[in-house]
Amino acid sequence: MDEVSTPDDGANPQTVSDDGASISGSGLAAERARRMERVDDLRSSGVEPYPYRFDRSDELATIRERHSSIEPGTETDDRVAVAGRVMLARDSGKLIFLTIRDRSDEIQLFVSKAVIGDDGFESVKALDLGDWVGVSGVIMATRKGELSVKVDSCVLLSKAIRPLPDKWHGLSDTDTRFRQRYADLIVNEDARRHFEIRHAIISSFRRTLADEGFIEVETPVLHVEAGGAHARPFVTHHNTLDMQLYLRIALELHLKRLIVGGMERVFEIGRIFRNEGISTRHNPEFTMMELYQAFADWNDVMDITERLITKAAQDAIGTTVLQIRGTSIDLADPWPRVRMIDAASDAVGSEVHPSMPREVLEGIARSNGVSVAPHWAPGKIIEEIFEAHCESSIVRPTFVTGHPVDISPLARVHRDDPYLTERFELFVDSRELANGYSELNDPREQRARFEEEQAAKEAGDAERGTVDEDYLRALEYGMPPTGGLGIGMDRVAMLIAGVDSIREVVLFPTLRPEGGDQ
RNA sequence: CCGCCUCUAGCUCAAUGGCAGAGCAGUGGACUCUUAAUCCAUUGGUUCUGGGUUCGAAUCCCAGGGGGCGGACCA
Repeated sequence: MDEVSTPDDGANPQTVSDDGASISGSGLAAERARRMERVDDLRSSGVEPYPYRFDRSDELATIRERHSSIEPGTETDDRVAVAGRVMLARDSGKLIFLTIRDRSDEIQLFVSKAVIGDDGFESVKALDLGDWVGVSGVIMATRKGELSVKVDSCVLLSKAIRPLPDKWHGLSDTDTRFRQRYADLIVNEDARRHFEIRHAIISSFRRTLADEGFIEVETPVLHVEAGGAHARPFVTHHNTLDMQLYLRIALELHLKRLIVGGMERVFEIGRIFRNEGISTRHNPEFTMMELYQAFADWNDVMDITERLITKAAQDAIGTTVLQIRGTSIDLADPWPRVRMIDAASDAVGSEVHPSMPREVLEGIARSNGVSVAPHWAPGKIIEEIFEAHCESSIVRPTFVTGHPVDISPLARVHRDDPYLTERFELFVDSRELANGYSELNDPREQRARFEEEQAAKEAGDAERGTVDEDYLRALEYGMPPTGGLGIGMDRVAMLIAGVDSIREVVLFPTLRPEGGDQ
């Protein structure tokens, strides 16, 4: 960006005099001009402000671990070379204390003019907050006991041209935090922690799944038809094929093709895209983990859901106990299972069931403040009652089970009730985290369900699906009984990190583009 | 798409109709055990943008823009 910036962005003529000797003023432009001049000065004195590499002996956390019992006022013979960003500086005449930080930790640099020499001391003095440095020296502890590197050489690894945000308050403007995530990560400990937790969760999932014999696969993002969920897709275009394509809204249909192919246990952790609203719980692109297990049913899948998430919490934050809305909840406790029709019935005070006449259900819905669209089938009305009256009161992890057939076109009919499916959704803290079912594998029934979807779509329900002929062809080869699961990884990360907005666990959330040059 | 809130120095925030300020960062100076170092001095503003009301607008009004929250939409 800076390369194409306007002349007054940074190098304001008022801030650099013709002889280059003095810089007046302050503000961002003057600050950048001053630092850029420092880069030029270094180059003209033969020092490269952006060198190619640095040999580091240790990460900072390793050093802190190695010297956890160092006595105040002692010097060791442990010689190290470390690198990091200058976060704080305390200059007291012929001593300078710098705090640098790398990925693992922070450490204090003890820079004595007597040790590093006059020239070295001047170059350390000329460092700015934000610069990257590599130093070598021995490990010591100050009189107050602060673990430090007694620096005898210091090289600039990268000059920062732009000043850091406030060293104490950090960045709090959410707009800036999300647009300039790099700055957020530099100055906000919480931001770094949230993404460490997210990584730990995903890595824990991969380990658990590998241990249970699942194979990780990758399936297409570009779809000819966006199937596997009810959602509006993003539309794109392929030039050579000259055809409209959709970004995937689910992983489901390709993964089940692999079960047909005999892979037995597969999973994918991948980005999916839904062209819908943005909120604290929704980002247009988000990460879904889906798995499919041959010979399993929905009960097996609920069990693995509990294992995955409980283990992830343990791995990411060291405990399975979460604070949700002020309540301690232990994920290791069994998760309650409640039928959707029972929850909805309790909420409205009278039995609801998808076998009931549509008009009766519509009446119950309306008298409970739930408006009903003309094209909704009975099961859809029940789901709406559930969402309006039950969803928000769920705090602890709860499996809501037995969704009506008409809202579950890919799930298998319940073995004891032809109006319901063997499907569940996991809710925690009012948010849907997961969805799974015994997979429908009868190709003729699947065709009939697809045709109902298509008919509903043609009748004006834009989110409904279409008939996926290739998927039906796959099913005709025979898919073993299969349990399937989808987990919203972003929402699991929110839960375990204890944050209320999905933007706290998505590095670069979708935002409107910025207007002017920053 | 609708409602409410918000936008002031690089960052964090004051100023509520009457001279646009502080802390941090920056600059100059002092200091060989500081750690949000301290002390002295000091630079820095399109108060988001455009209109309007007023003797006078950061402040009030209108329109627009960004963001947040809630709703709508939406597994």
